[in-house]
Amino acid sequence: MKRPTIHDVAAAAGVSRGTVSRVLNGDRYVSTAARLATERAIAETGYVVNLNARNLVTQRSGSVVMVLSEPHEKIFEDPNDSTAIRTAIRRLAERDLSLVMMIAGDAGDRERVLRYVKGGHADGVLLMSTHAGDPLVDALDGARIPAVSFGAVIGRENVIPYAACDERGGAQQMTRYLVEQGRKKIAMITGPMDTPGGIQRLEGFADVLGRKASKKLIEHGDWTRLSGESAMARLLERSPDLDAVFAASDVMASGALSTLRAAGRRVPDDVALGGFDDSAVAMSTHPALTTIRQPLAEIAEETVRILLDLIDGAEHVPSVTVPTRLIVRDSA
Amino acid sequence: MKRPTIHDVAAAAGVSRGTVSRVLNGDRYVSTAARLATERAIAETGYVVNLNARNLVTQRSGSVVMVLSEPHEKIFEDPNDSTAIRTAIRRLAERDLSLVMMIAGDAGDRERVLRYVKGGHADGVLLMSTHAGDPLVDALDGARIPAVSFGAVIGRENVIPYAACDERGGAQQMTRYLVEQGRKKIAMITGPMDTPGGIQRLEGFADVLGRKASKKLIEHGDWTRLSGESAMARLLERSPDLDAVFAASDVMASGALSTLRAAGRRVPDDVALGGFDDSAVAMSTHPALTTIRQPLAEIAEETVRILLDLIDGAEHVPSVTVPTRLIVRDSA
DNA sequence: TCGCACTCTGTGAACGTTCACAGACTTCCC
DNA sequence: GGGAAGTCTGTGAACGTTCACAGAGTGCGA
Repeated sequence: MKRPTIHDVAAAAGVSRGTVSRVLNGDRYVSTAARLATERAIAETGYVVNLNARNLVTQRSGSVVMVLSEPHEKIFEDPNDSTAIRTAIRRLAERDLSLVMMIAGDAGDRERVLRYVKGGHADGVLLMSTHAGDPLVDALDGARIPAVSFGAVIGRENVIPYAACDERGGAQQMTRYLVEQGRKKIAMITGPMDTPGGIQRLEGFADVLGRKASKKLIEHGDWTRLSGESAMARLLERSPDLDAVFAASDVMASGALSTLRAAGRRVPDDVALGGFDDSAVAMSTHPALTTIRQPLAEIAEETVRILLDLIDGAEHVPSVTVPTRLIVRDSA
Repeated sequence: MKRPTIHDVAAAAGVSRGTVSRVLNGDRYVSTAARLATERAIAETGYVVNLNARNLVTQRSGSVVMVLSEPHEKIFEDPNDSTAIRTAIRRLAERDLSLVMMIAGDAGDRERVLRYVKGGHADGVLLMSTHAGDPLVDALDGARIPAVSFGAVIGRENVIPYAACDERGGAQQMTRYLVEQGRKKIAMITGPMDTPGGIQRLEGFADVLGRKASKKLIEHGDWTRLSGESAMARLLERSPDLDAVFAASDVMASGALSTLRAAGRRVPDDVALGGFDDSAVAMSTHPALTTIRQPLAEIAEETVRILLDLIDGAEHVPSVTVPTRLIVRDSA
């Protein structure tokens, strides 16, 4: 009735506990006869190792915690993000690590996460959409716990390694494309200026436009559709003659699109519109959005790889940025 | 240097290991003096209980696994789904249970999940978008492991309790609304017929239309945008005079919208279009989609509650369906 | 033939808890 | 004053592993 233990397997196989353990952990120095016998016994008894017992003695936890920062603006925003999570689960599973999800919203949550991790219940931490100035970051660093961020943590780029898309380069791609299309007065709707996407996509925009990027043509949004709508309205009021807009996310672009339509502007004829992310909404607007694709699966792969390297004892693992791609559709 | 154990706390507080344990677990029969002393010692030493040791003796795992079925069509499809996950994490955390994510794609994955769970590494299982006929379901049931599904598991409604929206009722709401708007020839684009949303939304549609729901006006999609496009094209070819379409998801509705536009039909003037889910795309199309809102947060709450009841030893916990709401926008 | 290196196996101890038990000390009632 | 009931505390054993060690067997070269 009870779950079989290593002793039961040993008895069934006619070997000792130690030999079973060796088979389980793939040690060398176990005879083929003994190996076969234990393997059969394991199958017969339906034995599964007790992770609590194992981790108790090995002093490892066998799990990695993924910390979701709250408010939780970007992550999970579109189907691609599920790719990110799935990738993480898969890669971790290959190493027999399980993924535990935690939320870091208020100070209490952060305290909980920190206790959990410092308590040795996780071998590493995967940070998602962590905000600039989040105290968890320094706490993790101070406790010398392997941590990686999915996307850079503003102000702590050298503390927590990360994998991210080339935000700046992507923004350059889009801006350059708009220029090439003959657009003369190009505006931008940025993300919040405490996120890498907010800051670096604006930088890329400015890189290409140089001094032509006047402050008048820049408005800030908060990644939401609504903020895209209102930012577009402000831009239109201030510069009615603009002929292109680069929104730092597809969702904001879709908001901008509504405002443009309401103002009687045709897209792309009167105003060209570019987005960023290549999320699901990019295909559902009319016209479909010309945008910048982030290779999220690849970013996720790299994030996990960095964490595993860190867990394996690497002292310092460099961050990674992967290139983006311009996806031309109908809006620009 | 090493992490403090219960012995260190006991020594620091001048009490015994047993007393510290009692304080930790909130037993009665511990004097205030002893309690205060241990609490101070815990704070001083920065002690955190070792879950492996605790779970080893208590024979519990302290975690719940969320099984994501692959291919992973619907879940995570829109921001609302992050609400579902977050809700689960939160409620579980209140009970000191952590959420472990696993994927059940191929047989190997399922084997892994089963071993993990049967090995006692999880106190319960949360099934996400599990398919009809998934062998994991019966395996879980056979092993008498507490399991709940987020949304019904077709064919196993009486085996695995679930929380879901009232799929059928929601479809009735939408269909009734279209009828009330004076639409005479109403078509439907369903989801896959091995999912509850596929089957039950069609049932609701048929409930309202009765014998007026001819086979000619029904097409099947697979939840994707593309399938919505092509299903719409087939409907249009067969019944060019249709004046309304109910798509079983917003994403498919957005595909249908493209096809309608390409065919020169105005929405809602010529053809009214209804969606389902009230996902992010519903707001980003033009016109914005009239749709049926699923209260995902509430569904998630109920799902977790059922699981906790089961874990607490309840024999049989009834499934829950929560009502949907018609959200009228511009497309119908 | 001896000794050394290599392969293989079993065993005791440890990991850090909880739980059951036993014992000590109060309080209170008869 | 004695006993019962209630409160509080410490201790040994157990949970199921891994690890280090010791010892036994085998093969091979000097």
